[in-house]
Amino acid sequence: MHSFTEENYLKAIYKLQEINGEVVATSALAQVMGVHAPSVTDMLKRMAGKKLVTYQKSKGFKLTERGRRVAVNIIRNHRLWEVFLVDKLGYRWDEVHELAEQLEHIQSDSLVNKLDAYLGFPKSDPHGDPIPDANGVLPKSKSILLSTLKTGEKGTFTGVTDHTAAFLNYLDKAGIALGDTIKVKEIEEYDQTYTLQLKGKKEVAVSFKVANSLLISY
Amino acid sequence: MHSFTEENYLKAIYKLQEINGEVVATSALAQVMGVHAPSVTDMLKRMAGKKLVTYQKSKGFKLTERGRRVAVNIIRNHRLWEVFLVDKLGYRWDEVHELAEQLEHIQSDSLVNKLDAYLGFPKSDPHGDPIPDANGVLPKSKSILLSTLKTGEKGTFTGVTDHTAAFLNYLDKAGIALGDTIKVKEIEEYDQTYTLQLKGKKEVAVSFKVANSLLISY
DNA sequence: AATAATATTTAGTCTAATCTAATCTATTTT
DNA sequence: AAAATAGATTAGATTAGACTAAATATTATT
Repeated sequence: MHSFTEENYLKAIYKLQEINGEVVATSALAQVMGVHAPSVTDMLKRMAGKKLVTYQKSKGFKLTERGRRVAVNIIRNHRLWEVFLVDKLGYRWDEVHELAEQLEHIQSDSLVNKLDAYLGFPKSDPHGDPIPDANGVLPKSKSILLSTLKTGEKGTFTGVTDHTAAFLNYLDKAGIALGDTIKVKEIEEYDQTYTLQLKGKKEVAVSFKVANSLLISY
Repeated sequence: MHSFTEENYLKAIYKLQEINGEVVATSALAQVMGVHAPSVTDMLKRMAGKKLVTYQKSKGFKLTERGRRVAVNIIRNHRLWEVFLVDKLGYRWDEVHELAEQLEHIQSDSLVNKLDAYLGFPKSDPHGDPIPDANGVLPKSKSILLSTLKTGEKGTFTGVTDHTAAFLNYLDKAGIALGDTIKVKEIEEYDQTYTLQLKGKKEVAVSFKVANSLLISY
């Protein structure tokens, strides 16, 4: 149907649109795709021909509805495979990204739907990211960054914005796990160190950088 | 590491070597790969450069040890994924080939080994084909075609030589399943129809074409 | 508004994997 | 052994996806 490369472009555009709003720049996409700008221009012109993106010379581009559907489906595949790798095969949450990057391109609606059922229709992947349903609908999560909480406020830790293995390992070591109830006990004015009270358990002090990568729901 | 295309060529060469003996012809490979002969010559020259096959102009080619290792590993992947699809996701044995053709190219020793363990280290796939171990060693099966049995002889049905969905569906409909004990009750001289006695169960009459696609062990 | 800096596109190459048409090599058949 | 046929290779072209260097557009700064 679509080449792996096309699918990866679509996914990257989707994610950039989510963060930066509507229109995506050539250079931004080149950066995340790890290619040079002219390759992006080339590719995007081809993809515009296939009605996957709209393209206006030097004005950037965005997904068409068709492009969005493909992108969301790949994200669905990716996240369901991550659940499989962690829940069934026993991988750690910091190990599964690269494998899921491969598995997400397997072409078969039947397969991903059976996998979904086999996993018990999970709502989110091992990093807390929401899993779109078979119709491409993403459960709207209204989570906020821990760094926006004030002293005394609390919530449930439901996701991360930094998906690197280094950060995930840090959380493991610090004993902070998805689903934990977290209360902000103190914020040090001088360097914005957050002292967190973990449900019943111990206290942990984390830097602003960390507090700014944790997603909280309540 | 290797492109999907290279991997598919290696697999095809491996299978042709198994059937036809040592050396593989350009045209035979072109046929099973669904490409034209010059494409094969081109590709094989590139692959010879990578020491995956040996190549002598107009004399055919065969796998190097390195090529064989890659090919066997892909077959291992393919067959383990087939077991997963049938045992865990509930696919029928006639549905899994195309999906496994995609899944076999996922690059990760760790993944396939964990999958192997998760499936309980199966010895054969849903069609009875043996699964190579992590070192590329294939369990030697000493099975024979049902069509070589004489009246009164029996054995266990352990594999097929025809993997088409049409044939597999036929077996389902006829009530012949992997693992069944089968005894040849009668062979009609005139048209070589085999009357089979299935363990305890009923009798079935099958054509020579069918008897010639069933593998029997004892 | 003019210049400088940054971002984007065009033009021309490259590689992997394919194709067709033409040629060459090997194997049969007479 | 010569001719006919089948099979394999070479030559030249094509497509997707990438590159570098050069040219153009856009945005920011004075």
